[in-house]
Amino acid sequence: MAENQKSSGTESATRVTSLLLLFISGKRAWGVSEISRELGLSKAVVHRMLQALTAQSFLTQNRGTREYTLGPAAAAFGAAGMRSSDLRRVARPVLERLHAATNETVTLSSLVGEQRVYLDQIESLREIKMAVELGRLFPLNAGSSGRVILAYLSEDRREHLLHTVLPRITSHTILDADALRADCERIREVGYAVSQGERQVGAGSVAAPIFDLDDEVVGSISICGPIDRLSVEVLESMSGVLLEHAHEISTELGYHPDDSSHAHPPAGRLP
Amino acid sequence: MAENQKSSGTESATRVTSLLLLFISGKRAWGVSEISRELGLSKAVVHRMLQALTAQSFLTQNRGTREYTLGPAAAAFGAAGMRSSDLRRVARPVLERLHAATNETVTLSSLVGEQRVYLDQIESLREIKMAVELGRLFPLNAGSSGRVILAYLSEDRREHLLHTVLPRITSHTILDADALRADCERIREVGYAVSQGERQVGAGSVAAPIFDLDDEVVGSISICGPIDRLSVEVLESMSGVLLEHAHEISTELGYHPDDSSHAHPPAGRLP
DNA sequence: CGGTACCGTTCCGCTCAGCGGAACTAAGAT
DNA sequence: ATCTTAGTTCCGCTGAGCGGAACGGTACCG
Repeated sequence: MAENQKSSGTESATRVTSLLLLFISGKRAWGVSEISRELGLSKAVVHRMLQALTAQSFLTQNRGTREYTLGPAAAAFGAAGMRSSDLRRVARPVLERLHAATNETVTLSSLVGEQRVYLDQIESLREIKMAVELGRLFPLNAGSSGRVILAYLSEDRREHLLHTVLPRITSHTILDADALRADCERIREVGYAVSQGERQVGAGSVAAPIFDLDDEVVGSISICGPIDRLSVEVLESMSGVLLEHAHEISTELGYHPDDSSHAHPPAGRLP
Repeated sequence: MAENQKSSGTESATRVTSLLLLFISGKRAWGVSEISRELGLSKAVVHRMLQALTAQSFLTQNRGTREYTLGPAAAAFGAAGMRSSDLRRVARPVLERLHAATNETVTLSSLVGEQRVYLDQIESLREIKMAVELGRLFPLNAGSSGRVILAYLSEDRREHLLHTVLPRITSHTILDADALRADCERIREVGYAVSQGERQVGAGSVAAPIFDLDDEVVGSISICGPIDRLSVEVLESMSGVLLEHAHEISTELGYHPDDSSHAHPPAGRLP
C-alpha cells in the first residue's frame, strides 16, 4: 500500500495527495510516525506537511492524542467534488430507475487510482437492507463492484495491481492472482460480476462496468443486499436489467463501443 | 484572493492546497494560465502540479477545453470529511433539539481559512422553508452565520480580512469595512448576529458563535428561514434559546469561558 | 491566409526550498 | 529508574523543481 507510482508532475504534490488519501482508507486518525512509516518518508517531512495542511484546515489535530483527522476544508472540498462529478450527476436518475425496478440497494462506484470509492447509493426500502459507506476507499480485488472494474482495466494496470500485495477484507476475499485473472476473464465474457461475502460478510451483489468516451472503465454500478435474499441465481437473473442501466450511463458519458477514434484500446498518455 | 499567508510547514504543500481550494471557490473549471495568474506562480509550476493531481484522480482534464475540474478522488473526501468532523458529530444532537424547539431550519457552519462552510443542517418541516447547500464556501461578511464568526475572530485576523476586497453576494451584502467593524462590536455586546437578505434574498437568520477549548471561534449555528416568517423581532426573540444551544456545543468541545490557562485572548502560535 | 494573441506544454541550467539525520523533550510502559 | 516510542526542532548539504524562454496548436481577427 506504500506504493508510489512513477508520478508525472512534481513529487511534492503527489506526496500531499497520498497523505490525504490515507485519511479515506478506513483509518480516520493518524499520527506523525504512523504516516512516516506508511509513506516511507522521514518524520520531519511528514510533520511539516501536516502542519501546512492543518494551517489550511484540510486536517485538524486532536490536542489530546496529537493525532490528525480530516478537517472542514476537506469536507468542503469533498462536497464540491461530489457536486462537480459528471459521473454522479449522470448516474443519479439511472440509479433511481434501477432502484425502482429492483427495490434493492443500488450503488455507484468510481475508480480512484488503484482503488474505488462509493460515490452514491439509493437504499432499498425493505426493512432488512444493505447500506454502504460513501467516500471510503476499497481495493479492487474484493467484491463485485471492484472486480468488475479490475476486469475491464487495461492489462498493464491490472497486472501491475495484481503484482502488489492484495488486502484481505473478509475470509471470502480472493487474494490469489491467478484466481483473480481467471475471474476477470469470465467477467469480461458475460459483462458483469457477481460476488458473495467478499467485502462484507452476509452480503451479495452483482455489478456492471461504466465506460467513458475514451472507452476506458471509470466506475461501476451494483445491486446489493443481504445474502439470503440475493442468492447467486437471483443476482444472475438481475444482470440483464443491470447491464442495460450501466450501458445507459456509459452512453451518456460519450461512450461509443463501435467508436474507432483510437486505433486500438489505448494505454496511457504516450503519443 | 491570491493571498498566501506566511505558512507554517512546507510551502509546496500549501501550494497544493491553495490550488485545490480554487476549485471550491465558485468556478468549476480552470486552465493553466488562469491558475498561474491567480496564484502568482509560473505556468510551468502550475502545469506540473496539475499533472500530478490529475494522475492521482484529484482532478480531471476536459479533453476538449483542456481545462481542469475536480475528479473522483475529490468526491471521495465529501462523505469522509463530513463523517470525521468532531464539530459536526458533537453539534448534531444539539441541532436536533434546537430544530424541535423552533421548527425552523437550523444550520451548522465551520470556519475554513477566511471563509466558512455549511457542515450540517436540519430543515424545517413547514412547507415554505429554507435549505442551504452543504459544503459550499461563503465569505464571512455576508449573512449572520458568517458575521458572527467574523465578530469573534482575533483582531489580527479580522482586520486582515477587512483589508481585502470583500465579495458582494446580494444587494444587501455589507461591504464597508467601518460598517462591518461597528456591527461586529454590536454583535460582541449581545452575543449573536441577525441578518436579512445579505447572503440570500428573502431569507432571514440569527446566528451564535461556537468556541473550542482554546477559546477561539471555530464556527456558528443559525436559525434561518423565509423573511416574512422571520422578522427582525422574531429573530431577536429566538436569540436566547439559540445562545443556550450554542453554548452547549462549545462546552462539549472543551470551552471554558472562565478558563485562564492562557493569560489573555490568545493570538497565534507564538510561545 | 498571414498576422496576432492567446493557449498548453517542454526544455534546461541554476539555486534555494526543504530533506533528513541527529538531538531533544514528553509521555507511557515495564 | 530505565526503556520505548511519540512529536518536534535544528541546521548544513544538495538535488528537486523553479522559471524564463522556446515551441506548437487553436481561434479570431482584418
